[in-house]
Amino acid sequence: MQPTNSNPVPSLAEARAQFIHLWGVSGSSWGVSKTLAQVHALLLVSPAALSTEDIMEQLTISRGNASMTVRELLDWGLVYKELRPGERREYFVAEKDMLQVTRCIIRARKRRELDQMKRSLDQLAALPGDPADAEYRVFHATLTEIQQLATVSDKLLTRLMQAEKSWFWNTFLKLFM
Amino acid sequence: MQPTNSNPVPSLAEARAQFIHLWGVSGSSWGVSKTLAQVHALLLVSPAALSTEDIMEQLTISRGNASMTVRELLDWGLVYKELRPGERREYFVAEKDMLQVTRCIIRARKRRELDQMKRSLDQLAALPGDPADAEYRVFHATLTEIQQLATVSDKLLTRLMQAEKSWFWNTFLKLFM
DNA sequence: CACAAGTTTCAATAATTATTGAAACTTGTG
DNA sequence: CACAAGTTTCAATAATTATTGAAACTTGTG
Repeated sequence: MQPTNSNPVPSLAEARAQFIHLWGVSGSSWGVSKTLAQVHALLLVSPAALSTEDIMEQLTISRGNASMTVRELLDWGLVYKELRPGERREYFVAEKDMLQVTRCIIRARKRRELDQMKRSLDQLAALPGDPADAEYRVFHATLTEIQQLATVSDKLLTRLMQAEKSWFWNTFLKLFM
Repeated sequence: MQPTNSNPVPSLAEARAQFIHLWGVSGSSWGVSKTLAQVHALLLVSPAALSTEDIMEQLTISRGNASMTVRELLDWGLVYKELRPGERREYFVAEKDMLQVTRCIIRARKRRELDQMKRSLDQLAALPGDPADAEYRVFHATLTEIQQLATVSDKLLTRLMQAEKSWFWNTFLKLFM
């Protein structure tokens, strides 16, 4: 990578670096750590599998950080281990099918943001009260609406996760847009 | 609020406090500040409009924090000003229609998370390259897929934002679930 | 215009979250 | 079992983000 070249057409290496940076920024606006997003981006644009060592080097992050981040990506299902016979070192490849990637991300975010909330809401909504009391009425109405909404969102997301490629691109897209 | 009562049925005040707490926690897992979510929750369950003073007091936050948070909620469109003739002080009410609330939230998050990203992607995807090069092929394929996905998400979200109450609850929900 | 009653701004600080890096651990091999 | 080649953990630290609170500002009224 020679950033000294101020050519109007950036080199592939520059473009890749920009993509990794972009994905990192987007990641933060999303609630995942910048590093997680960057490691993911790096693996997405790497044709070959990379080792922890490669990742550390290319993103200049510490070994600990690389190790934990890769583990989290494996956890999300966004990255696979690739073991090479006779080698001790582990290599990692990203899931390249973006529909699959989307499913993983929806699944993880739904679990983190929605499912947890639904549980708490159910408890609160069960609270009995005096319907003559304005405070109670507003509280109860708000809670009920939020619950309904959470239920619909849940169903929508679940449906999207199950979506087949064909359904997603054809039925869904063409019928509804 | 007397938290000394260990009655199995919590009082309304306790339930409201729990709700505000819950919304605050959910808010953080979402990427908005805890305070923002809590002020929103407080206003959602308050039948009457509240002043900055009321909010500061009920959530024990500073004046500056309350002021900035309320301004941000106005910005999102989640809260309205209520001016009372002859009074200097400003009061605030939350938008109570949760479908409307959802629209506001989708709009804000889409702007923050998606639109920004699309702009950067378009730039990167325009990059020409050598199709014989594996690095380039993988890079280009990934970018194209992400762009398609971003476009579909954009359309889906836009559609959801325009959704009428009836469409949302009937057509959409019943046809697709 | 001076004052009262409020609101907003923003530098300093507190709280939270991410990262490092060295030590502990794991695992395959002679 | 000792060692080499790796991986993981986690306390300390750095970086980031949210909050405070006092000073500056705004606005309506006598």
